[in-house]
Amino acid sequence: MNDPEPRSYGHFCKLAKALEHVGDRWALLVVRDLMLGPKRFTDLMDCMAGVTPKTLTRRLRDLEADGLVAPDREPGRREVWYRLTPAGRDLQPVLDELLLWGMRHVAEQPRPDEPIHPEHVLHALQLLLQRESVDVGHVRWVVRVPGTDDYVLSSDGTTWDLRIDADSKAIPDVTITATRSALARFLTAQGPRDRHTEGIEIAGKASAIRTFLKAIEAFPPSATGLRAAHTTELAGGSR
Amino acid sequence: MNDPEPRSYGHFCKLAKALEHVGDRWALLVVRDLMLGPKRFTDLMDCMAGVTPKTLTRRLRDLEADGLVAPDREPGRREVWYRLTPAGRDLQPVLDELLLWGMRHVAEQPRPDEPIHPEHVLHALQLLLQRESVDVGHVRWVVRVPGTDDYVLSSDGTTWDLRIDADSKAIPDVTITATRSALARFLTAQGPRDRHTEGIEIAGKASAIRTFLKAIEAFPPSATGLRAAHTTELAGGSR
DNA sequence: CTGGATCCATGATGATACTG
DNA sequence: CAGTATCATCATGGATCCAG
Repeated sequence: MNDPEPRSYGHFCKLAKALEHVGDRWALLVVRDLMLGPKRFTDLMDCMAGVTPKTLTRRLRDLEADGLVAPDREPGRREVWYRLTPAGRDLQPVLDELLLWGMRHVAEQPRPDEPIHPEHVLHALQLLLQRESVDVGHVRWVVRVPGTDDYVLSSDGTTWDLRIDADSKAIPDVTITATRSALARFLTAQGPRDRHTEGIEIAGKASAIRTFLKAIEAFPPSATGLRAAHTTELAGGSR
Repeated sequence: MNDPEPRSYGHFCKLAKALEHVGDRWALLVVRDLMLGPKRFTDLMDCMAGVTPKTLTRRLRDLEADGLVAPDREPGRREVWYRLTPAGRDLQPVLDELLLWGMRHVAEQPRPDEPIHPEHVLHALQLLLQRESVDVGHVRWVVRVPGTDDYVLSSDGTTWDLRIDADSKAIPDVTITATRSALARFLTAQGPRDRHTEGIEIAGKASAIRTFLKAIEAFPPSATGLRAAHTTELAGGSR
């Protein structure tokens, strides 16, 4: 007669409890898109193409109630900036493992009409460089895509870091300027890249550009490359 | 007109693609419960308390179509044994991170009527011992709960392993016999444990039992205790 | 008994339009 | 900019039934 938690699994299992918080549709994508920093409602609507405002509102309220997301509302300002709480930011390892799994096992080619967001592509690249321990010393690459923020992907030789380019004062080793689709084509191309791909402009010292091109050869991973001995039984089937 | 992938997110992002495969309700719980080995439909119905046969069937078919689960149907045998494919087994890191996140951040106390399955509790224990690098040398503990399989939790000093006890020939250092609820109470109790808890019987050499009790002191983790391990992954999220 | 299928109710999500 | 309102659709839950 009591139905206190209709959406709960009711399992004595912290994994099930975790899924009660982040298992709803769109929930982890909200966390993904807030991982690089706070965003407004409409920023999220843009990143998460296809979500309806009703669903996004519902997700944000749920995540807020669960303590993963917090809104910053300042009086006298229309915008609401949503940011991750520490608990939300702590989902990073989960997102990383899911993304790595997707890179390993999702064979489906992207559809031509899929909206491309540089931060998604760049996060995949950053994570792979980190996981593969690609070491090219201390580098700083800036990616500039018209219509979005600039991004800086950098490494100190040990850790790879991706962030929105706030302090443009630091001089990058390489600056990549590209349209969204050109960036996606360039980074996800198989095999060696043509330095002069259409829609891409790469600026910097010749040696730094060579380092950049060499480093990103690891991306995207071949299905067998990221973790050996995976006889892929994946039927890329649509249903 | 055409709506080829109605449940797809349509994002150019492998993380979103991954969620299209494992983001449906119950999907990751199916994977969780197949992680220790193949199970029949009714075994899964038992482990995943609360799922309806219709939903479980749907999940199994979807996971099968996506190449994560495969059914073993042998002619002349009634049972269907569902097992993970390599791609499904490769979700282990995702499940682990989700479980760790749940142990860190889900404060809700279990409800008294939640069905308890030893393998869920023991998986949490095994994962924590592994993550915390608890080293008590070469040990082999058997957990015996009436009404379920026996489980063996063992370590070679480096790696912790949990499996269903198939080869009962190997002699355990410690044998824990308990009811489901007593096991859950005992393992998830805060602070030092009483060796003579009601419903629990611990057998073995006194030294081995002391080792066991000492090792499991790390469980369950305090919210702050587990955090330090993987904060190497880009701690700064603010811009 | 296992491994489902069927019917129905309901809640979650999607599409579209509109508002403070 | 940040949502609401309304309506339609789909996925899930509850209960029951059925075939090998």
